[in-house]
Amino acid sequence: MARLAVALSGGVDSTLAAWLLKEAGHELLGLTLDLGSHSQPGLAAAAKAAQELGIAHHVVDVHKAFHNQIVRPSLLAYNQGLTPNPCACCNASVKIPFLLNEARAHGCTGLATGHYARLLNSGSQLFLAEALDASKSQAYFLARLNPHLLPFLHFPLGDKTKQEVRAMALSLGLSAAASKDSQDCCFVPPEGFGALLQRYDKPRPGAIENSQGKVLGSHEGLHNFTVGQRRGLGLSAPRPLYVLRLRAERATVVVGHEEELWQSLVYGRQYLDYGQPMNNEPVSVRLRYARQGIMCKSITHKGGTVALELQTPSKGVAPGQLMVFNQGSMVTGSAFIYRPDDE
RNA sequence: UGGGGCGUCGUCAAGCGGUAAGACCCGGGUCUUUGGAAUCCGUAUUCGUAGGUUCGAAUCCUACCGCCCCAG
Repeated sequence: MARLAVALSGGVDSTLAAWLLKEAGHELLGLTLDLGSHSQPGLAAAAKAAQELGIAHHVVDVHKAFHNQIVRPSLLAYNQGLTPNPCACCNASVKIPFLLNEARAHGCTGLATGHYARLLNSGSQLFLAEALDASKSQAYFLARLNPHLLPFLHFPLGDKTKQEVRAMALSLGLSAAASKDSQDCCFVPPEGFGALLQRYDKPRPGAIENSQGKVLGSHEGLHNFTVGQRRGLGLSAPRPLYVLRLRAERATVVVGHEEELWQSLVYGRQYLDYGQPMNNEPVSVRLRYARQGIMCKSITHKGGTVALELQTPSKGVAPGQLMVFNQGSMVTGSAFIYRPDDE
């Protein structure tokens, strides 16, 4: 059996993925990323998991790349009124590439991770695809991967449910079985990222206005808001107010009622094309993680941008977030949401 | 001190004689490998105080207390 690298975070998913591969007879090398400041507990958990599995383990220090390519740009994006997608960017430009490089340097033929996603063939082409358990699928966060990397990846959990994984880990007595699901952005400290932001830029306070331009109040920093947000505005009104959009130039937060949040026209840029599968499924788009795809009425490509008309309006579409296109379970492309009139 | 206005949940606030809306904040739950995001539930037996009118008052009347504005 081929020598394979497996990404070990110390959590239940990656540990069980490794176990499954080992059971299948692979010779494994566990790899863990050191992302910098809050990663010590994870490193220890990963080392323990490797020890329990009886596999070799290396730590790869990528804190510089992580910081320069993910942390800093994300914080700056927040300050520009965008809502970045650090996890998707991290998978594509830090996690997977660095792990795969390290894997190759150790003579491994590929890299396995504990993501809930699949790789499916259509015609002669390999596609990234949603996990069998669509509700837990993480293909969304992998949809910025360079398609040339797909043939070297393995997702052993793609046909498992989270429940199965946890139950197996528990019955095997793996200590990772008790680990909590990770959640929230991994680099945000408990105090919030306001403090982190101070290191690169200043918070940008400004006015809170309604869509007619009437000033209703003020806020402490644009980075505290995202489109669709309700809490944190501190304004009392006859009906709840939501953030409709963030105007970067003057750091203005525009608010309005829930019904003003729905939209059918959505624009994306930096389109990444994954190709055309053989199935004839209609194209749907996910405008955020943990939401079902929405059918597209029309899709217009122009340069690297894409203009969509949705069949059913969507609420709280936030510029900066990733849009991921599907045909059936196959991922066919992705782009970053933007508003043409913001330019 | 005269004249006017106002006192309803921690905050903003509806109510205008028929038995306390709503929002914010806060607390708790759900969701979540992006969004200090979303979502759900909870939160004043009581309306500045004391009397009075009424079957019934936060709503009307009287007094007192407090705050604000205009005069001076």
